[in-house]
Amino acid sequence: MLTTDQIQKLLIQYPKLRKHADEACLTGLNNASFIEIAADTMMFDETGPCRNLIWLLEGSVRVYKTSEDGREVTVYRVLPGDLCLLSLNTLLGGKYYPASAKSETITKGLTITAQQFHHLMDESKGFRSYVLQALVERLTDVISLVSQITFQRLDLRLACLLGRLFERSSSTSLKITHADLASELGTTREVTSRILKEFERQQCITLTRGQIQLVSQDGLKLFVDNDGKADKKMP
Amino acid sequence: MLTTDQIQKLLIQYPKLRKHADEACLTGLNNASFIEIAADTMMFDETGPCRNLIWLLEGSVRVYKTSEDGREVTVYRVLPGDLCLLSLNTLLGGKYYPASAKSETITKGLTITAQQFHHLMDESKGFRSYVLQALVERLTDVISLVSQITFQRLDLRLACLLGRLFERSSSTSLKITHADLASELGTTREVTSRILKEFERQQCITLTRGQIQLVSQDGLKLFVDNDGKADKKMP
DNA sequence: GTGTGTCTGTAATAATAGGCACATATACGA
DNA sequence: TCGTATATGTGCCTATTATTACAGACACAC
Repeated sequence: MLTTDQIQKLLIQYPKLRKHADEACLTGLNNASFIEIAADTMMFDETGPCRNLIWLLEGSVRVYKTSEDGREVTVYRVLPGDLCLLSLNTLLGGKYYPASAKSETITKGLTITAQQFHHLMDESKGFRSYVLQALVERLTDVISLVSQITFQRLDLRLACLLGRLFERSSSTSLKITHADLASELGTTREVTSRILKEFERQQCITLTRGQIQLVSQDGLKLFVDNDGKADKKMP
Repeated sequence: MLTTDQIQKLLIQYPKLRKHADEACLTGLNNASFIEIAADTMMFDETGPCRNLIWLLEGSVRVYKTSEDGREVTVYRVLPGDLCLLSLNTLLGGKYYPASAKSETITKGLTITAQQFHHLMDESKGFRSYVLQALVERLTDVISLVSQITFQRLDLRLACLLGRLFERSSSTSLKITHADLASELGTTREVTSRILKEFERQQCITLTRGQIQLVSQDGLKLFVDNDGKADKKMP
């Protein structure tokens, strides 16, 4: 379904793909279809495209778990260049989708059917190693998440999260609510607000409605390095 | 290095393998070597066998994370029939081993080199799907661990753990110390002791040095189902 | 500018988990 | 049997996180 031109463009745009795109893989891409998903769309357990495998080109998908009382924790995010690996679970005959996934923005991608996936796995060495590497990376990521949740205090985890978010936005301001941050970490809005306020007192950030301004990256880092114990005795 | 006879035996003993052992896979097994690892051996970051991929035949390997102050949390366990998947991280060029792994008993397995691994991945469809499936299963396991750690109280998690352990031992007694249970869950010995004592008061278990006797499986299950709120108001 | 919904701040309190100190208790080898 | 190392029980205190319950602030549609 893709023209040679389109594929050439993709290869230029996504170095990750280029590295793995051998002959067989390119043939496979020929049979892929473009897909576009609106923002805030639940992507799990739906009939339709998500029974297939998606290779994300644009946008982002948040993969998360929910508790009975409505709290959430983000497990990871699927970003451009990534495969929607959990689809593999259903693809390989798993009974259920082990988490929730929701598009955060308008999201575009390539999708291939289960059949095409298996064919690609058989034929393309590049595709194989791509999938394998992605899986192993995710596994190690989630393992390190386990360790962080188990051993690190919330203020620390929040400081790290902010650090990452500022970096990703490559600016000093962040449009996000306290409730969203809470859902990232698996905690509640109030707790998040309190810790953020503390960061503001420490002159690391400034808070306005729906937005966080970075004041001192070093301050935030210091907080992380110091195990959150920066200046706690101060009046 | 394996004789046809030995391979036949393996196929009979491990149905999981049989399902995936096509022609190419069997040829690959021919080049595998037996390996035997003493109990309580650190298996990560060592030179030697663990640069390779191990397919576990006997024993068990605990994969866990440690905190700076010495606490531990078990991420998962490699059991007979499983692949030591995290080796793939180094195998695929990852910089570090993302967790610690230690044999818990005398452990036997088959080991293949990185080269043989790649060869098998290329040649054997069965091997491919085995690896893929194992990886996806691990990923979903660890994701559900994240959710449990984030949302469930310790007494609940401990009750579940005991349930699983009793089941695995297929008996009503368990040889394990409170400290070991703590390391499973990522908490401390004192906390574990206290919760266990509570379970004993609820007549779910009896405690003796180094051993836990199951008294009422239903009681334990009730505890789990009730969200740990069983009889809390009782004097 | 007014109303409405969302977002934030915060105090009081409770629930949960962790840390320390120390008393026992048990196993096991010399 | 005694000594030693390991294992457990527990009181007491602290730390951390969650819950409840509001009040106020802001944004935006009308």
